[in-house]
This record gives sequence, C-alpha cells and structure tokens, in this order.
Amino acid sequence: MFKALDPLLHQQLRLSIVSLLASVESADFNFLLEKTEATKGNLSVQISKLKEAGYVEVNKTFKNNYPLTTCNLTKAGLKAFEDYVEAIQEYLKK
Amino acid sequence: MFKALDPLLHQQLRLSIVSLLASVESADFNFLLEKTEATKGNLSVQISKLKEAGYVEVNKTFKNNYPLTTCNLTKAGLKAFEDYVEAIQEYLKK
DNA sequence: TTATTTAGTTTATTTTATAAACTAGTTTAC
DNA sequence: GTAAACTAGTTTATAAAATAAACTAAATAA
Repeated sequence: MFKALDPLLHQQLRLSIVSLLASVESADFNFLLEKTEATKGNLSVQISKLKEAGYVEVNKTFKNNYPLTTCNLTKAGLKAFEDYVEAIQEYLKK
Repeated sequence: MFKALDPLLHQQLRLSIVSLLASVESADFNFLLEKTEATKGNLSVQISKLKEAGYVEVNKTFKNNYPLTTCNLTKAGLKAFEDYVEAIQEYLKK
C-alpha cells in the first residue's frame, strides 16, 4: 500500500537540511543554522548522521581564522531525497 | 523558512492511518492492519495516540461475537492532516 | 589578561517507536 | 466438556532517536 519512508529523511531537521542542500551547490554550517533555526548541537548531530549515511559530504576548512564547515548533497543523497519525495506523495493524497 | 511538522502526523504509521481514514467514512482495526502492514501492538498504540489527540474517534462494538474496533477521522484530524500536507510540501521542493 | 565570541562537538536525558508478551473471549476438534 | 487454536485487540519492556545542555578549542575584544 504505502512505500516505506527512508527513516533518515523522515525527520524534520534532516529533511530540512537535505531540502536546503538540494537547491544549492553547498552550504555552510551557519547558513543551515539560520535557515533551519535548529540548535548547534542538534544540527551537528544530524549533519553527522547524513554524512555517515553517505547523503552529504562535509568539508572542514578555515575562513577568517575561524573553522568553516561546508556541506553538499552527494549523488546518493539527492537520489534518496527524490525517492523520499515520491514515496511520501502517496501518503498525502486524500 | 520551514513550518513545523505536526509530530503526531510526521510518523509513518500514524500518517498512514490518517491518510487511509481521510478517504473513507470509517475503517476497522483489521482493515488498517492489512493496509498498513503494521503489527497489532504498534497499530493499537498509534491509534490510541491519535484518539488522545482528538484526531480520530474510536468505536468499540461486536460483530459475530468478536470485538470490532472502528475508527474515523474527526474534523480536527482532517484539518491537521490538511495542514500537515501543506506544510510538508515546502520541504519537498528542490 | 580575562572575558566574550565564534564555531562547532560530545554526552546526558527525554521522548518515541516498536515488538513481544499478555488479556479476554470464541470456535473447533477430540 | 475440555484442550488447543484462533480472533481481536492492549499493555509493557526494550531499543532507538531526538534534542538541548554542557563542553572544547581557538580567536578577538576590553
């Protein structure tokens, strides 16, 4: 009846992150922090999970002497997002 | 940026239940069991949560000597579902 | 030089999801 | 008529997840 929803994406903050990353080349930690309005700890944890799953790539550099973490969606991450979007549509019909 | 997703509906089994109930007058326990492929325990728990929230109405009767539990969406439940559908659409755009 | 700010991570706690075990009664088979 | 199997659930114990608070480490400002 209903297809299973990728549990990694079926969570508000992670879905927000992936949704944001799907529309940009890459985004840094603070950009995601502002857009999602999450706490830093929560954001950090969820980015790590997405990284561990191979859905996002994380790059750590420095900018103006401060650490700068940038993220971008991987090909697998984009595919997972697209699959998720298709799957959940079935649930949203009346 | 993103609207909050009703945590009661942002869960696969509960969303399945509400989605099913949105398209019928009412449905009994076994119908939901078959359609969702959930375990009985899990289905029972999630129906209870939806009832407690006022999203579904639960009716207990008997049919052929066996207990029969039927559920239907309340007005509040339908509204919550519609709001959820609208809210999550924002997350699904690339 | 010590206080504050930036940019995060780690960890402790709470909440949630889930399946296993249980309840209560019915039907069937012997 | 009674033991075994089945129906229709509920309760509860456990595992997994989400989240914020506390922490790290370095930079800058007072």
